[in-house]
Amino acid sequence: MKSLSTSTLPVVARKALVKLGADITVARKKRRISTASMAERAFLSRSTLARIEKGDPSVSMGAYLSVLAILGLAKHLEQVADRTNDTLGLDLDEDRLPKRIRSGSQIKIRP
Amino acid sequence: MKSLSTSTLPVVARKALVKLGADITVARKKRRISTASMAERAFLSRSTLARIEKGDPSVSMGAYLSVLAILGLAKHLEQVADRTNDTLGLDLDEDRLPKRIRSGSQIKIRP
DNA sequence: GTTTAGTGATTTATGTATAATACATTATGG
DNA sequence: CCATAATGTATTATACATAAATCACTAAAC
Repeated sequence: MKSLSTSTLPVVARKALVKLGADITVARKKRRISTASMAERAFLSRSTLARIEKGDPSVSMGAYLSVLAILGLAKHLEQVADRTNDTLGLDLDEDRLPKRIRSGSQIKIRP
Repeated sequence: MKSLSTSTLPVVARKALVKLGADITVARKKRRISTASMAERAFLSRSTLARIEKGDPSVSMGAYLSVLAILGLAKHLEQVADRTNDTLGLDLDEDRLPKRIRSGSQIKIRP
């Protein structure tokens, strides 16, 4: 999604993704893997890998993840929206959340 | 990338992504945002949001990130490949890494 | 200095992700 | 219990991501 990514993606999000790409580049170099080798091992073209390391939002999550997996960093993705990282959710019990969200409804936790 | 994601993506990576999708669902419900509302605010279709919450690797990184941004979790992506999370890089100085990686070369850090 | 090869950029054809729509199901509030 | 609305799933047309190939540049090895 180019139109979405380029214009409507919040600045914080864009920055985070650019940093992720840069970090991937550093991690790859530390392991002494060339772009060609990395692309081959991740089943990607060199062009797509280049976009990833630039932080291009239009690249598929699977492509990013494939690279992260080779670097041994795939597991870190689990932390992103984890309960431990979601401060808002600390007090709420996720098992009792409603299965559907009604638009005009007040906060109703399942009894 | 369907062919890549479906078959060649490592199991750890697939699991991490499925968990991310599930965590996104929980985080959305905790904030009492319906799928329709979330899709609209993230400039996505409801179908794409559904794929995201399932952990579909073929969805663009921008789409995932757009949802995470609304949840206020976009910044957490910066940690994924950060130096602090990349154990292999603790000893190496990233500033002195070579600009290009030669295939048959030995470890040569820029002096 | 010379040679070699890794990287960045660009272009193009094609496979596919995406949005839109419709329909079935069922949780939820009254 | 009933009516309503939220969610899940499937389908299709189209916009776009992707792979492949080429070229220019220059870092790295000798």
